[in-house]
Amino acid sequence: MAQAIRVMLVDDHAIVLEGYRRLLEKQAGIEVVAEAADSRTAYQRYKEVRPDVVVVDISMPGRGGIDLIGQLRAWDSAARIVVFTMHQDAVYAMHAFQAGAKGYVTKSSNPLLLADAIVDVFAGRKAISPDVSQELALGRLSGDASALNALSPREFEILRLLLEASPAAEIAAALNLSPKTVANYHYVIKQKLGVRSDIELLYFGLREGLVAPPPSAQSEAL
Amino acid sequence: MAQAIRVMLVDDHAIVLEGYRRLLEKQAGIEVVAEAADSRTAYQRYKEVRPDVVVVDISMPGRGGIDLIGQLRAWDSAARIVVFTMHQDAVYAMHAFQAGAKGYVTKSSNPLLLADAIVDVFAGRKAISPDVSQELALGRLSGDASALNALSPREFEILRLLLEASPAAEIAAALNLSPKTVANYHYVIKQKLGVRSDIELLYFGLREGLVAPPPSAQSEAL
DNA sequence: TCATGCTCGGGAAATTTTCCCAACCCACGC
DNA sequence: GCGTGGGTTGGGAAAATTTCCCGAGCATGA
Repeated sequence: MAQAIRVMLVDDHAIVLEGYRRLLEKQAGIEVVAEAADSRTAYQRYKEVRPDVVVVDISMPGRGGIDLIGQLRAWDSAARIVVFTMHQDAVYAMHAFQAGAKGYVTKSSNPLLLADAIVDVFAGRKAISPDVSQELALGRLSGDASALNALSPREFEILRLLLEASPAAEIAAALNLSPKTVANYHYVIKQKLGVRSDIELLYFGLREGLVAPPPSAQSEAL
Repeated sequence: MAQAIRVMLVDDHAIVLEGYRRLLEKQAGIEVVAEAADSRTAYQRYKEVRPDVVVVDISMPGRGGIDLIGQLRAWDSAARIVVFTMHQDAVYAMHAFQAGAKGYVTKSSNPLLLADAIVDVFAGRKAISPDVSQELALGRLSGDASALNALSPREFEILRLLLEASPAAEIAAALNLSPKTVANYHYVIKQKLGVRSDIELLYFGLREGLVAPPPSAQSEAL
C-alpha cells in the first residue's frame, strides 16, 4: 500500500475499541494512528495527529459523539467522520449527517462495511450502511423538516398533553372535549407521526424537544 | 497452552463480535470455538460445540440475552456464562446473575478484563468488572434501591422489550408467549412500578437508565 | 412435605383503539 | 355570495387492549 489511510477511532467501550482496531489493522490500506475513549481526548488527539478519517461511536457518555462531530468540523471543516454505532434508528443517522458526518455504519453490519465506509469517506463519498439507508429511504421522517409540521395547532396541543398526562381522559376534561375527540386526535397524531405506540410517540417527543427528558437518564451511572 | 479454554461468543453486533474475537484469540489459553448473532443460533451452537464458557451481550434484539442465559442453564445447569454488555447499571447485573450468569463485564472495561473474567469463570469463580461491582457495593440495589428490584427477572426482561418494541404483540411472538401473558406482565409491571400509562413507563425507564434517550433535537445546531 | 414465589395463561368486563364518516365553522378566492 | 378546503368536534361499531382475578405447573427452600 503506497499510502495507508490514517484513521482515528473514538469509542468509550475500551474492549470494543481494542477489538475493531485489530480488525481494521488487518485491512490493507488502513492504519489506526490514534484512539480516544471520550470526546475531549478525541478533540485534542485530532489536532495533534490530523487523521484522514475519524470513526466515532455516537453513543458516548456526556454530550455524546454528535457533539464531537460538530467540534471537529468547527475546527477543521474538512474533517472526514464516520459514525459507527449500534443505533439503527434513522433519526440518529439524520442527526449525525446534519452535524457533519460523512458516513454512518451500524455495529451490526457486516464487518467489512466499516472498512469500506472508511475508504469511501476518505475518497470524498458518503457511506451509509444498508440497514439504515433503507429505513431512511422508506422513511417515516424522511428528508424534510420534522413531521411536526404536519400537525394542526390543535393536534400539536393535544400531543403535548398526551406526552405528560397519565389518564388519557384527563386531557378531555382539561380541554373541555369529549374523550372521544381526544381519542381521535390521539389516533390521528400517531398516524401523522408514523408511530405505532405510545412509547414511540414519547421517543418522538423527546427527539423533537417537545418534552424534557427526565432528570437523570444516563448521567446517573457513575 | 496445554488446554485452551473453549469460548463461544454471542453478540448481535457483527463488527464488534469480529473485533473482540480477534482480541481474545490473542490471549494465551483462550480459543474461540463458536459465534452467534442471536439467541436461537447461540442455543443450537451451544449444544453442538459445548464450549467451556459463553460470552453474551444481553442487549440483543428479540429475546434478550437474559433469556438466553436461562435457556442455556436450563439445558446445561453447569453452563458458564459471562455477560458482556454496555450497561453499567447494577440492575442489569443483578438480573444477569439471577438468571445464572457467572460473570459480568462492561464493554467499557479494560480489554484485559474480559479475558480475565473468562478465565475466572472457567475456574468456577465469579467475575464482575469493577465499575459495576462498585455500584453494586454502594447500595443501589442492596436494600432499598429502585422499584426495579421488585420486578422478577421475567418482568424485567419484558419491561425492557416494552420500552423499545412498537406493537406490544411483537414481544409475544419474540418470546414465544401468548399475547395474553405479555399483556398480563405489562399490567403487573405498571402496577409494581406505580405508573399509570405507557408514557410514564418510558419516563421511568429513562430515569433508571434502562433505555437511552434519543439525541435531543432541541439542543443547538440542526 | 408444605409454603412461597415465579411463570404462564384463561375469563370477562371495561375501556381504548381504529377507522370512517358527518357536521360545523371559518377563511379564501372568484 | 358561494363553493372549496381545512381545521375542529364527535358518533358508530368492530377489534384490540387493559384490567383484574384466578388457577395450574414448577422450582426452591424451610
